[in-house]
Parts: sequence; C-alpha cells; structure tokens
Amino acid sequence: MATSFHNPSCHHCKDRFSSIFCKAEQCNLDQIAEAKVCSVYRKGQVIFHEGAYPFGVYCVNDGKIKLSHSGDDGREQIIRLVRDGDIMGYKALLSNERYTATATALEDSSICFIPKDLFLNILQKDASLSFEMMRILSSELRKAELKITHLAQKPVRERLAETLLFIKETYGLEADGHTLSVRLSREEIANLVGTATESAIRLLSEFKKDGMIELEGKKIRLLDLAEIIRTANLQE
Amino acid sequence: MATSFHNPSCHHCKDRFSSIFCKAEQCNLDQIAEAKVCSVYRKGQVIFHEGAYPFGVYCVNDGKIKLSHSGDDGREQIIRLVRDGDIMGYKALLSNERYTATATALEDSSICFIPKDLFLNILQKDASLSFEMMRILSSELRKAELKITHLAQKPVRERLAETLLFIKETYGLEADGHTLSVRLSREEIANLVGTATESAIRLLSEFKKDGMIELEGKKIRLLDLAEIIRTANLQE
DNA sequence: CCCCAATCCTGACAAATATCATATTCCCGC
DNA sequence: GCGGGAATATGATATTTGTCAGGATTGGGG
Repeated sequence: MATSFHNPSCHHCKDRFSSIFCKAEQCNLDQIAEAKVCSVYRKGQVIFHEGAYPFGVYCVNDGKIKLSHSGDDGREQIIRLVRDGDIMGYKALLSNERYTATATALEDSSICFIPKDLFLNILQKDASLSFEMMRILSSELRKAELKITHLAQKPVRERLAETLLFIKETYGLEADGHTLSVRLSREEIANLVGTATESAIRLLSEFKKDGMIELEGKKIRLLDLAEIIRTANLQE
Repeated sequence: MATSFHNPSCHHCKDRFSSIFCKAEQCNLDQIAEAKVCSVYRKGQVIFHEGAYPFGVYCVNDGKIKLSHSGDDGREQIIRLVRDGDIMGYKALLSNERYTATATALEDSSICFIPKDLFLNILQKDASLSFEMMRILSSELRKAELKITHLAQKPVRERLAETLLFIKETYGLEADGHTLSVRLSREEIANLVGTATESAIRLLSEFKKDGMIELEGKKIRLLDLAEIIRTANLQE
C-alpha cells in the first residue's frame, strides 16, 4: 500500500490557486485540511481500480497519473492525464457509481484523499466550490467530445501529432525547452492516441526522420513545433 | 425564426419529474416559469450554432434534437441525442465559452429557453439544482469516455449495433414494440457511429440479411434484440 | 558488469474501412 | 402523377491500419 505521512496544509499547498479549491470558502478548506490523508504512490502503483466503489476524491499534490479504461479485449484506453492540482475520482462520486477508470501513477506521486461525505457535504454548502466543479466537468466534457470527433474523423498520423501537443500542454517541457517532461512507453502513447502500438512506433519514427522530433529511449524532444502543429491539422 | 407562443407552465410540464429541475426549489421554478420563452422549431431547423455565444440554456419540452460537431473537413459528428426533459447548451454557459456544437431539430420540437443570468443565478442559490447539474455532467462525461474507448477499440460492425441500441434507449420504440421512433438518414446514423455513410448502409443491409433488423425507408425495426446485443459485444 | 525480460523497431502481410463510380429508389413540390 | 434532385444501395478499388513474426536494443536486478 502507499505510504501516508503527516498531512501537508491545504493553505500552503502550491496548487491552492489553480485547483478546484481556489475559490472555496476558508472554513471549508480548514475542514478538508483536517480530514484529508496524503499518501505517496510509487510509479506504476494503482490509486484506484475500475469497478471499485469510491470512498472519496483524490487531489494530486505532486505527480503524474494516467486514467484509463480497460477495453473489452483488455486493451487499455487512456482517457485522461492528471497533473498537480487536479482532482480525480469525482465522476464516480457524483453519480454514485463505481469507478469506470483505473488511476495509475506514471511517476512517484503524492496524492491527498478527501473522504466522500465531507466532500459532498461541502459541495452542497459552498456554491463557489460547486460552480468550480461544474466548470471542470464542462471543460472535461468538451475535451472528451472533441476527442470523439477526432477519433472518428482524423487519421492516426494527425492524432499522434495532436497527442504530442496534448502531452506538452498537460505536463510541459523540461528545462531544455524541448523534451516532454513525462516518460511514457510507446504502448501508452498508442493507448492515448487510440491505435496499435506498432503504428505509434512507426509514425514516431517517421516524425523523427522528418526532423519534427528526436527520440532517445523514452525521452521525446519536440524539435519543430510548427510542423507538429501543422501535422496535427487542428482547426478549432 | 422559430415560432414562440405563450409559455406553458413549468409546474405542469410533463417532464417536471425527470428533468434537471425535478429537485429544484419551488420558488426558483416560479422564476424560471416566469422568464422562460418557449418556441417551436421545425424539423431541420437549427436551435443554436457551433461558434455562437450562449445567452441561456434550452430545455426540451417535446421533441428530438441532435447535437453535432462539424469536423475539420466539414463532416458532421453527432455527439448527443437530446430528448424530452433534457437540457442543452449548458456546457458553453458554464465554461463561459462559445458553443462547440450545433443543435438541430430531428423533428418538430417545442423548446424552452431560460436566460443565462437567471439560470446561473439560481444555480448559485439552489444546491439541489446544482447537484443535479453535476450529476448530469458526470453522466455525460462517463458516456463520452466510454464512446472514446469504443471508437478506438471496436470495429464498425459492433459500433453500429451499439448505436441502434443507443437510439432505442434514447427515443424508445413505436407502439409495435420494434420500430425505432425516430427517423434518421443513413448519413446521420453513420455520423453517430463515426464511419462513412456507405459503410453504415452496407452493414445495415447485412444486419437485415441476417434477420436482425428490418428496413423500410427510414424506418428501422429491431427484430432480434438479443442478436443485436450480441453483435454489439458489450461487456461493461 | 552482465544477463534476461521488457520494450522497441521493422518488414511482410492481412483485414478493415474509405473512396469512387454507378445504379436504383424515394420523396417533394408542382 | 410526374419530373428531378436527393438519398439509398451496391460493386470495384484504394488506402489505412492492424496483426504477426522476428530481430535489435534497453534497462533493471542480481
């Protein structure tokens, strides 16, 4: 199981201005800070499992997480990349159903857990918090619908380029200004794009040959951003 | 433009127990009933356009609506089918951005319009309403993520069978217990499945040959539901 | 440091699906 | 009821993408 340690204060959390709690009322933040439990998960560890019942929401203090569906034939589909300040597990909680996705740490991560009753309770009382929750849900829904359209209409090549840009937007670049600051396996990239691993590998090689990117193990350096954007063929 | 007529009362609306407003407080319902404008849209008419700014939410009193993205090359992707009691246009409103989808009437429909300020205002005050809003958003998000996984992993044949079941779940059957009670063009079905029109037509013909369905113009009769479910290959 | 299992890569091939072309049918307005 | 344009249907073909196979590389644990 994950190691848990003394709770860091929510009031000094580095994500307090960007997370869902940025507009929550002070007294509610106090309650959350009191009740939450913060744990460290190692790379590869599962935070929650598809099919399990939720007992609260998770708020990422520091780390990178993937949320994925396990498809019929067992193939994984990554549906979201989670970063510092993001919460996860809220969908299941709000609709009072089981998790539809599995959360797995992409690297060692420290994650706070907020018990269900408290979270729902505060959500009822705090209009700012619940409005922020709706804003997040709307934005996720918008992204999901766009992804549906692209999956249905765009070829793998364009989707791969788009995925590289998406990873960059989500986790940013390393100090060199080019390297994606997350290490994903080719299979994970394929499961993000929605294609076969071999196709992802092949296209990454092509991108490299065309000078758009540079590959070094799991490091991916974006060399020609303009060309990647062009390849992604975004219109909206 | 759509014909508008004297507002029907929200308190006697046939959808008042199933819509988002089912748990709203009485006084807020009064305000909405007061301010809303109900209009009739003819089949094919657009209720709102992708790219436009929202001025309120729409609540379907009676009718059938499709919400669709217009993809890069102009091909349409249908992302939602809307029925009596559903609301639409809330995503854009909540995130204060422009519509990302176009709403088009699939048949003559009467639709109520609730002004933005009032809706947002009541959402702030009425915890039950905002909780219901979150529940709806969660459920839509869940469906969208499932659709992403299926688009990425399931062949067209399975997705078409699934789409037929989805249409049945959404709009139900006619009195005969077999005919889908909505008329969609083959192209619309294809745009729901996420495939080429010809592929949808071809597979529908196969389904017919296999005795799963019966086709008569735009009427689709589901004859062998068990076999359709088997073909859809649902696991979750 | 070395080995073994994972992962990554590449080619050949097969399958799924889209595209193009062409009937055929349907349905709407006159 | 009768054109005519749109929607539907079907075949031929091209393209995209997935699958399978085998080899190269890598990285983590002993």
